[in-house]
Amino acid sequence: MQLVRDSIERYVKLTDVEWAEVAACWQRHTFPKGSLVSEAGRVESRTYIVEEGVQRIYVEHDGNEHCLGFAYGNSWSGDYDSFIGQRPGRFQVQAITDSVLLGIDHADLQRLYDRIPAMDRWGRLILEEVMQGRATREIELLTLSAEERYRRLLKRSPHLLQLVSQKDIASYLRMTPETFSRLRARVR
Amino acid sequence: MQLVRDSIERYVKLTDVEWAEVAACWQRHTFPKGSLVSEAGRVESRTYIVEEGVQRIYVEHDGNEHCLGFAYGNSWSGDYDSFIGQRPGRFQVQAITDSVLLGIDHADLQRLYDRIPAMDRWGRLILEEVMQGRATREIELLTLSAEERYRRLLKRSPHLLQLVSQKDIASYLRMTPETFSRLRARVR
DNA sequence: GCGGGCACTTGATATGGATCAAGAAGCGAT
DNA sequence: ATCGCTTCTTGATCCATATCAAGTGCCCGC
Repeated sequence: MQLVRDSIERYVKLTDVEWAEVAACWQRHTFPKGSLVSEAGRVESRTYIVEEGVQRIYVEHDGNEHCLGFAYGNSWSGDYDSFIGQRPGRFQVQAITDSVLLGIDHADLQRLYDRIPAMDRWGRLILEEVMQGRATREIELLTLSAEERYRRLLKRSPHLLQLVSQKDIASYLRMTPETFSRLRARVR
Repeated sequence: MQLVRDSIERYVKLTDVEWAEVAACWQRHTFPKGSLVSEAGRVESRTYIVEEGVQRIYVEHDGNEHCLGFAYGNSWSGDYDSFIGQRPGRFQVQAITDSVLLGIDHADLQRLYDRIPAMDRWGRLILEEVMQGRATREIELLTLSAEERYRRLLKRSPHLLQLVSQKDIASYLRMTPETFSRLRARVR
């Protein structure tokens, strides 16, 4: 659970007693490649931190899948939207590789929020950071052409190309696999 | 400042003493129609709750404006992205009508967070709610055609058509004013 | 109350990226 | 190793929406 401790202590300080209480709430879960971490229509009972593996988050609509993002390397995973509101999820989260996630139950997290004020602050700061990432992505989708979005990804996250299939990246960049393939051939 | 009190007490309870401290941090600001609440490139020192008026938030890129949303009636206003990170803003926020906003300074808010634990919780809950709205919008932009986005707006927020120009709504719905105009003629 | 400039409409044309199609290459399961 | 899937590529064609263009009306400032 060292990962969880690091993630929390980046933002707030906990006493050892508090930390023990927090640690007791987290559990390790494994998801084989291809399995669903979160399923549309189901209320997500947990939120996760990625210990190992890669997952993708996407929406299904008319038989098409639209990829919203990927989770890996200490980032958050799971359908946070469903988790927060405790209502049936609209997203799916799928393990792209065998994955090990550290998860906490919604009820347990609420209890921690109630018992340890610093956890509220942690939650706030995490969300502030997430919001900033969203803003950046929103701006890019809004203002950039397909080719510019591809170039931007190449520059900012070239490692993604190693982790995920091109079709998923294409979807994440809001284009078809064909367009993505042509860009790869054409750009650089 | 009743608006502020309501907004906070929807989420957490404060003692009268705490409330007095919070209230002292908020100030009323007026923005004449057309003026900028937040300006790209500037660090936003305040965040606002709308007491009166309508504002639009948008990005400029290559001389084009892309509208991300509107603020009115007790909702949040100002460049929250710049405010949170205290870095130069990428958005602009403009008063569409004469506006009265209740604002709090970044330093003051941090002080409240430090002195009143309930405020951290309030911040967290606010952000959780904002995130859910964003998720909904993201899904709609992802999965719906221009016509479907228009129909969805008609159903969910018909009042917007009274508050804002068609060209801003068109931009918000990710289409040109021409496309929007044609949809209006064609749909229903 | 006049004039200039937006906002909106409507039509013609252009285009970025999607869709359809077919083949090649990689890979997991048996 | 072989079969069957899925991914990736490449080409041809299509289409939703943008762009360009011109005209109308109306609102706001002087």
